[in-house]
Parts: sequence; structure tokens; C-alpha cells
Amino acid sequence: MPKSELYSPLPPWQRSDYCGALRAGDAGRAVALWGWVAARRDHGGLLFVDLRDREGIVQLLFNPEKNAAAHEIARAVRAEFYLAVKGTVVKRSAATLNAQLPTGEIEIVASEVEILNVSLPPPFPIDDGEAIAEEVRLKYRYLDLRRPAMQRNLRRRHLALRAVRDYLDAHDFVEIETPILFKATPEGARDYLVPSRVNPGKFYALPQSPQLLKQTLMVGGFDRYYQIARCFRDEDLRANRQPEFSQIDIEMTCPRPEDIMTLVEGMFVTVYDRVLNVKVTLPFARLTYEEAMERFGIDKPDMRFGLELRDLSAAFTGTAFKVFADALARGDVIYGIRVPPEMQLARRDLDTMAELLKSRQGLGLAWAKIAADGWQGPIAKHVGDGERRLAAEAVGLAPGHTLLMVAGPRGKVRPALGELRLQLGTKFNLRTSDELRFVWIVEFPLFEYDEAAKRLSPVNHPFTAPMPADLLRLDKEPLGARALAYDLVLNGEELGGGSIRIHNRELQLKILEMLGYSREEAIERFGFLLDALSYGAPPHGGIAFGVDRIAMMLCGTDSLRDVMAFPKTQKAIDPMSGAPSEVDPRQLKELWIKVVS
RNA sequence: GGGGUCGUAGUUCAGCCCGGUUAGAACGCCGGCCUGUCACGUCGGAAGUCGUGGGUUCAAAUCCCAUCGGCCCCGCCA
Repeated sequence: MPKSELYSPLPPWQRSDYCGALRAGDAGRAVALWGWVAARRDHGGLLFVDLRDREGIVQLLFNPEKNAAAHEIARAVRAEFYLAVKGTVVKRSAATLNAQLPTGEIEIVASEVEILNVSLPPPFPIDDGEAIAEEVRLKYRYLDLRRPAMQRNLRRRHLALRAVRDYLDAHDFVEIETPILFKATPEGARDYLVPSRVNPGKFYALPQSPQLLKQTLMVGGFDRYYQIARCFRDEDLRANRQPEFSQIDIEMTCPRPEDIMTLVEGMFVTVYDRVLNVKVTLPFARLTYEEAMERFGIDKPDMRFGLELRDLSAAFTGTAFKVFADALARGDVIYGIRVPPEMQLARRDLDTMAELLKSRQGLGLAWAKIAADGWQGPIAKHVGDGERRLAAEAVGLAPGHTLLMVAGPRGKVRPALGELRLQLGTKFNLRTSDELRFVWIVEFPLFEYDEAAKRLSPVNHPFTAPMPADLLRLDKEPLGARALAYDLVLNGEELGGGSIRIHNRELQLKILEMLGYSREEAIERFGFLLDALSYGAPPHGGIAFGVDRIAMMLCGTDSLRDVMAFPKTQKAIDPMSGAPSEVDPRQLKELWIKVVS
């Protein structure tokens, strides 16, 4: 309740300090503060108010005998009222220290207070106490954002972006904005479309990434470009996937993959140093795609723990175990994981894993527990001594170990065991360490075979350059061709990826044709890029990182929504504003749109 | 598109399996008392469309069906 009905939109005085920033060294100073009421403790006489701003909480003391007017106003305040306070910083007596608060050595003896705004009781407490339903948090996001955890997360995100900008500026990169209204590209993810009022029946698309534009900038002579770019993809959401997200987008002229990797390594050193004061060790590990798949069964391995895959096909040559023998006869493979004695798997765990494996990959799980007197488990009696010895040698088996095995086509077995490995990592808490295992994955295949569409599809995107050594393979063995592409993985999360691009018009056309575009279609869709490549386009390449995922790692959270100010729910709805919403029919008419439902 | 899980005061939850008084607790809220608290204490009070709709039953928060929404996952995400 403001003093007068004519409330003032201006504060009565300027702030001298942030509440949460005051310390014992400030004792004796007269200060002026603004903040929210975090708590009010009315002792009938003395009255305490915890005042909160973005830096934290400080205790205000109102004494009716010393200042009746201020005390009277303080009696009326409630949670989340916004106050302006003048007072003196006073050292607390030894008996009244609060070791829980950074400001606990002092308090503010209030002399003047004004209520700048009142508040309804907040629907949930503004602290980091018990978890509140996310739906409620998002509906009242402005209150959720006052919570210390969200304040911390968004400021870490800010520090990370600040560090990235400073670092790239220092390396002569130029920040350039590219359009949000751009051309639809029906391949890849689904586009968000924007109707054009002045071009009836035509649509812009929101960019899925500035890929083509940044390549065009290289042709345009900008040499080193970056942008914190907003990207849009109309696909189903996940804990780590939102319809709009930010990307650190980087492109440069004439780089070798090493140049990009070195640049990026330095960038992450800067980010971790400035945000968390953590020293990142260089250089990052590197694995080829093939090695990653062979050892970890995934192209984004979490290298904080072992449990690596082993090819056991050779050990089981000539086995009497029919499942394995048939597999080998078909040309399939057998891979295994050795689980050490300290990770005990109950029969129930093994059954659950087998079920999941069956339902997701359609593969069976074979397992054996290694005891002092031999193998135990359903397959033990089918496996002969020779195979046991060879398998034991191949993976280093000893009593107490459990051996998990999967047989099938190599392309399915390795990812399946890779999935199993991650489950084990989660089950035995191997993924919680805060060590930072950065790893580059290089030499990705250029193409993969799309079973559904019966054609080649790009593993990365169609503008990725093949490795020079594999150029000649393109015609006779395209699936064997490797790309000049690199992904950066941290603790099993893909932070970003990039490549050296194709800068030759003919090669670009050839790749597009290999992907199933006719020459005409290619020119219709990517004509401007092909044209640009025709005018002395320099060799170029770059990389892009998910800002939100980096922020997640820096904040130690599993949900993207905890590092974005205004995220959307799984149905891509914003519970606060109610977006998306219906629009006025007149708006639709102007846009030449009819909703048929 | 599919699978799982949750939905009960403002909030966090219990009750649901095994149907049966007036649907409970804590925090918060409102009022009284209280001069060193800091999640203040203390006394009292208000507060519920048990997500929604239908069904079974003498009787439904509880059982069944449908539907809506949150979250997690698969598909999808060049």
C-alpha cells in the first residue's frame, strides 16, 4: 500500500549497495537499498525483515523505540513487497551472528522505509527449498526467476556468453547478425513458417541454423565470423531440446580442422575459467568416429568411466552355442562388455536390460557370471572351454566379473551395447563425477544409408567437405567416404560440431545429386549458395555449439529449462503467456490464410 | 505417432492396492500475543469442483473407460 494513492513511478532515493553484497567491512556506513521482503519476523517490539535482491539477503532491524514511523510501515509489509530502505550497517553482537548468511555478520538498522509496491502472497516460496511443479514455476516464471538457483544459472549463462564474445573478439572474429526470416528448406528438421502478407501464399522459414548464411559471409569476405544465433526447429521436445535455442556459430576462411579445434579448445578454457574458475586441461582427447563406435558404441562417448566394448567374434569361432554360431555364419558379430566385481548385477537387472534391448534394438542379451569354477548363467552350458579361454583373454576375465554379450549385425550390436554401457554407468553412479572429459570425434562418415527413403543422406549436412583422401571413393563406395567433420563431446553430451565446407560449385552439385536432388532442384533450393561458390569462394569451415547445453553443463542441471529464462513445455506451450494462441480472423485474412482444422 | 509416469487446499505431500464418519498433515495465508530473531515462537482461524467427462455401485479421491495437462523416453531432431 503506497503512502499516497498517487503512487510514484520513481524510487524515493538511489541505491547505494546491493543487499547481498554487504559485509562486515561495511559496518558504520549509511546505505540505501531496494529489495523484496524474503521474510518478516515480528517480535511485537523488534521486527526483522530479510531483504533480498539479486546478490542475496540482508537482515533489516526495525526498533519501535528508536524509529516508530519506520517500524509501523514494516509491520504492514508482507512477503515479496518491494521496499526502499535507508539505514546504517551495524556489526552484530557475537550472540546474534548468523553463519548461514554471507551477510550474517552485519545487519541494517533501518531509519527510513518506503513500500514501492505490494505483492500478493507468492504461489510458492521464493527459495531453493522443496521442488515446485514445473508447470507452476513456468506460469509464474517471474517469481521463479527470483529464486537463487535461477539467478545463478542465468548469470552463469551470461558469463559464458561474455567469455565467448571476449575470446572470439580477441581472435579477430566479427559478430554479424543473419536474418530470422529466411528461406524454407524442406529437408532436415521441420521448419517454423511465417506467412508473407505482401507475397500472398508465400512463406518465410525461421532458420534452423545460419549455416548457409555464414558460408555466404565467407564468400563475402568477412574471413572470421561469429554469432550467438537463435535457431528454430519444429520437432518434438525433450529435456535437452527446445523449439528455439541459441547457438554459438563460428565460421572462418581457410582453416584446417586443427585450427578450428585449437581455437575452440582455447574458448572452452576461457569459459570454464571465467564462469567456474576451473582449469581445463589441453589438448582435448580425439577419437575417430570408428574408434568411438568400436570402443563405446556411440559417437558421443561419456569417457568418465570404462566398461568399453570388445569384439569377441574371433573367440567364438566354431562355438557350439547355436545363437552365436548362427550369427557368425550370417556374417554378424559378437561384442561384449566386462562388468567388474564391484558392480554386481542381480538376475532382475539382467532381465530388465535384456527386455529393453529386445524392445528397442530387437537384440538378445547373453550373459555369464564368471565364478572360480567356471561360467554361470543360462548360456554357460553351451559354451565350451576353448571359447571361454579365448573370451577370457580377449577381455581379461577373472572370477567375479560378469560378461554381457550381444550378437547381431555390427551396425546394431555396437550401439546396443553402447546403450547398455550407459545404463550401467547410470546404475552404478559412474556418470556423476564432475571431471571434464572433453573429446573430439573426427572422421565421421560423409553419408549414411536412409532405409526409409532408400537413398543416401548426409551424416552432418550436405555442405560438409569429404576428406581429400576419400574424394575418389565418392563414386564407387560413397558409404566409405569420410568427412572433414568434427564434434566436440563433453561427458557424453554433444556440445557442438562442425566441418570444413565444400567451396567448389561442381563438387557441391555432385554431393547434392548423390543425395537425390536433381540438378534443377538443387539449384532451386540452394542456388544462391551455388552461385556464391562460383565467385572465388575461399575454402572455409567452422563449427557451432549449443549455448543451452553448455549452460546446462556449467550449471550441473539435466534440464534445458533451468538455463533458459522463458522455456516452453513439452507441448511447446508457454504457460505464462499462453503462447501459441488463436489470432484475430482479420489477421489471418491479411495473411491469406484459412484455418481448416 | 507410440510407451511410461504423475495430477488431492496457494505449495509440497499422505489417503487410492483392500470403495463406507465431516478428505488429513506440513509450509504458506488471516487474526491475537511476543524486544535479538534469522525457516522466530506461540494461541486461534479460514482454506478443497480430489484435473475433466462418463460408467460400475446402495455408496467413488479410491474400481473401469475416455479425455486434458505436466514430466521422462522411443520415433523425430540434415
